[in-house]
This record gives sequence, structure tokens and C-alpha cells, in this order.
Amino acid sequence: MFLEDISLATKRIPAVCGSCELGCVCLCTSLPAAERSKLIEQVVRPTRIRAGDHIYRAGEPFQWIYAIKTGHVKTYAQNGSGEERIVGFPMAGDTLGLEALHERYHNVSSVALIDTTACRISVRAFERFATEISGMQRQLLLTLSRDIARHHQWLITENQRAERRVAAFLIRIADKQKARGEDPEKILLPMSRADIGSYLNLAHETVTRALSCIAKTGSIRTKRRKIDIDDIEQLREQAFDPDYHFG
Amino acid sequence: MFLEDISLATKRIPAVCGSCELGCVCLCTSLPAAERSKLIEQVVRPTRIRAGDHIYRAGEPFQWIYAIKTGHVKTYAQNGSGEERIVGFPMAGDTLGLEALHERYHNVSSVALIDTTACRISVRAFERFATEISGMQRQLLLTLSRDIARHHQWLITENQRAERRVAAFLIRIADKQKARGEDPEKILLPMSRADIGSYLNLAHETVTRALSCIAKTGSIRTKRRKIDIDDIEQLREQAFDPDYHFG
DNA sequence: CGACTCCTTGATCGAACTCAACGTCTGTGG
DNA sequence: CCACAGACGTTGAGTTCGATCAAGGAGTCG
Repeated sequence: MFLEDISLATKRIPAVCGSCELGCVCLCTSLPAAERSKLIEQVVRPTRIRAGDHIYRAGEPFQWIYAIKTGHVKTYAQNGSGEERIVGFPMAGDTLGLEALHERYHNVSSVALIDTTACRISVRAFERFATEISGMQRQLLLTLSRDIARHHQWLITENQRAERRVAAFLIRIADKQKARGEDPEKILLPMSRADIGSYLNLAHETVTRALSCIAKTGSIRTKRRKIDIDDIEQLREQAFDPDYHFG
Repeated sequence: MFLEDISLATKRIPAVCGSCELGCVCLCTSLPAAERSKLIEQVVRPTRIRAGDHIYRAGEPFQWIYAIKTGHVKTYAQNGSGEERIVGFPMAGDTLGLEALHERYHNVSSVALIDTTACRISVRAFERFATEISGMQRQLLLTLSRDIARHHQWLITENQRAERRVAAFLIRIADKQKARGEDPEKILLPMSRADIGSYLNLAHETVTRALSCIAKTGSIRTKRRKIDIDDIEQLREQAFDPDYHFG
């Protein structure tokens, strides 16, 4: 996906590229014809972001469509008085910034939680070559469609109590890690309790209490940001089984 | 937009078609060349839905992309034990069903709140003519992007108290009516208090109480589903101004 | 008119928020 | 290496907002 990867594309494809949402312009998924590779050279640009650095801020013009290769990011919205709300934690394989497609400027901010690498395509290039990379248009449509479907599923867990929402949050992270071929039972959260709370609409103390409560049942063990899942099936029940009741 | 409208397209374009999200295949926005009109004849099909009838149900295959011409719809998700949660109230000018693009089947259900007419394009036709109607692909990308951006804005109001959320709900409806050229100060809600509550994550009694509370300030008058907005600026403060506090 | 659904209002209860204090980890500089 | 600062996490106590339960009112349709 990086420019320097072009010559390597036939040799070794990083695992994360297989699920990358920029796949249709990316060398990793379809070997390019000469012209196509030229297009891609003009289009794809790699970028590295240090932990704590912003990738973009709300209000800035929409310049790049990103796909995260490694790392973890948080995106947040702010209201008039500066209160912020986490809207998501994009990680490797996710695209970033697409919500700005409509208004042409970002209405959320995006910051790296840990050191992160991301591939990007300039919006101008994307627009210019819209027909050539209509496969990518389609890919982005699918991505956005899936995001919306996920949001709908999310709504269902939203009126559940705190322990369930936190359990569901952990399950989703574990599932995502599993899909990426990582160990789903060892979670290293890159974000603070306050971030989780902002995302789940809970106070940070409530997140802590919920984690303690879940830990007491034996599903997980917590050591600050390290979470070990000992009984993922029970955790799944705690998250989604309406018959399960805590303590 | 309806087949029978084709001959009329040059004479009178319904106001709602100007903002229709199927615009790029619709006769109302761009007069067709002979071939294009033939394509459109194959593609666009009108449909009428009676109040209470389902347009599609969760689990059904994804067959049509809809654009609502007149009427009002609610979409809802269900969890394993049958509890439902309203995910949105699409109205005239909105597209419907796109969240299914990714999984190829619907994961929410959609039902008309009042008698509704909708234009639709079959997914098969859309896929078959994907290159010809790449303008529509782009249009749908913008639509989904905007939906996600709206969701992000929605998150900010979500941790506010009940009165604010209800006030914000009314403001959004008023703004949408204004955008469609209707009177923004006379709202006729097509959905029940329970539906609003499910959407806002509130009990239906809380919705009633919030409306009563807002009415007491003089911003609105409520008569069951008829809401008159008397002071929209105050209502806007009640929804979004962090300095505003209720009685 | 009666049956039904929806809306409204009141009273009580509980889950989560807020405030506060303390514990724990990390990084920095002497 | 240790001391310290600062950020983050945990736990407890009191409060509050909204859910729940309950009852009655109002509109609608046969």
C-alpha cells in the first residue's frame, strides 16, 4: 500500500491489506496494469501519525481519504461549548474521513491514540479519476452502508444498562481483533476510561465500575488498560442475552 | 419520477423531486436522451404504501433502493428478544434501504406511518448499469456520507437531558419541513410518543412530560400530534444553548 | 355508544451522575 | 536510582433524572 510496497506487492501482502477498504485502488488486492499502477502512484500517499497527533480537525477542508494500516485512532465531535463526544475508534483496516464527503469539510476531529500508519488518497485525485476507480466508489458505498448498519445494531444495545454496554464494547473489540487474526482474548485498550465513557455515553467512573462488576463474574480480568477475556461466551451473554442478570 | 410522470417532466416538476436522492437517474432533474430514458424505464418503478404497511422487513433480501416522494416512514431494528428500537423517520426526499447494500439483506424493518409514495430502482438494475449511472453512485455516496455526519451531530445531543433532546427533535423536523418549502411552525407528527421515545431513548411518558415542560415555557403548543411552534428561536436555545436551563 | 389506542399526569424507585478521596502507573530530572 | 509530579484508575457517598407502575382523560373507529 505504501509507495515503497509497490515492488513488493507480489512478494508479501500485509495481512491487514486483505481487508483494507481502499482495496480497489490498492496494489495489495489487484495487481495493476501499467496504466493503473501509474494512476495509483499519483493517488496513494503513505503517512505516519504519532500518538496524540491530530490527523484532521473539525472545520478543516476534506483533502484525504485515509485507510488505517496499523494503529488506533479516536474521532470526536464537539458542540458549541467545547464538550466533546467520541464518535468512534477506527483501527487497522478502517477508512477515515468519509463523513466529510458531503460537506467538503470535516465536522469531527481525528487523533491517533497510539503511533499509527495510514494510506491515503487525495480527494482531488479521487474525484478526477472517479470513473476509472468506480470500483472504489462501490467499495466506499459498501463501507458507508456497513457503518450505517452497524450504527443501527448499536442503537439496540444503547438502552441497556452500563455493564451490558461495556461488555458489548469489549466483545466488539475482541471480534475485530479476531477478524484481523490477532488473539481475541488479550485486549490492550489504547483509550482511557473517559474516552470509553464518552463513546458509550457513560461517566468514566461508571465504566470502571462496570468493568469491576464484569470482572467479579469471572468473564474478564482487568489490569488498567490490559483486559484478559477468560470466558468470552459468558461475556457474550452478559452483552447480548436478555436473560442474563448481573449480581 | 413515476412512469406516468415521464411525459410530464418538462411541464411540472414536483417540488420534492428537486432534492430527491435518486436525482441522477430521475427524469425530474436531467432530461434524458432516448437511450437514457429507456434505461430509466427499466429501472425506476413507482410504488404506493398504505399507512401501517411494511416496505421491507429485517431479514428480507435487498431488492430495491427507494426514494420517498410523499409520506413518512419509520425504520426500526429488533434484538433477539423482540424489543424494537426506532432508528429513523425517513420522509419525503429521503432514500431508504441503503444500509442493506453491504449485507445484501435488510437488517432493519421499514413501515409507513401514513400513506406514502416512493420511487424505486431495482438493485439488480443498479448493479447492471453501475457505470452508466455512476453519477447515482456518487449521489448515494454523498447521501450516506451525510447520514453519517448527521449521526455524529446527533451523538452530541444524546447525553443531554430529556427536554433538550425532544426540543432538538422538533427543531430538526421544523428545519426539514422548511427545507422542503413547508411551514416550519406547524408540525403534524405522524408518529406516536412511544415511537419518539424509542428513537430518543426515552420512555413515552418522559416524551410527554418534556413536551409539557417545553410548552410551559411558551416555545410551543401541543395538541396530541399537532405541535405549533410559537417561538422557534427560544426552542432552538432550549435544544442547543448550553446556558439555557428549564424552570 | 363502547372498545380501543394513545396521551397525560402523579408517585415511587433505581441506575447512573457528581463530587470527593485515595491508589497506581509513567515519565522526568536531580 | 530515587523522588516527585501528573495523569489515570478505582472506590465510596449522596443526589438526581428518568424509568416504572398506576390511573384517568381524550380522540377514533366500528
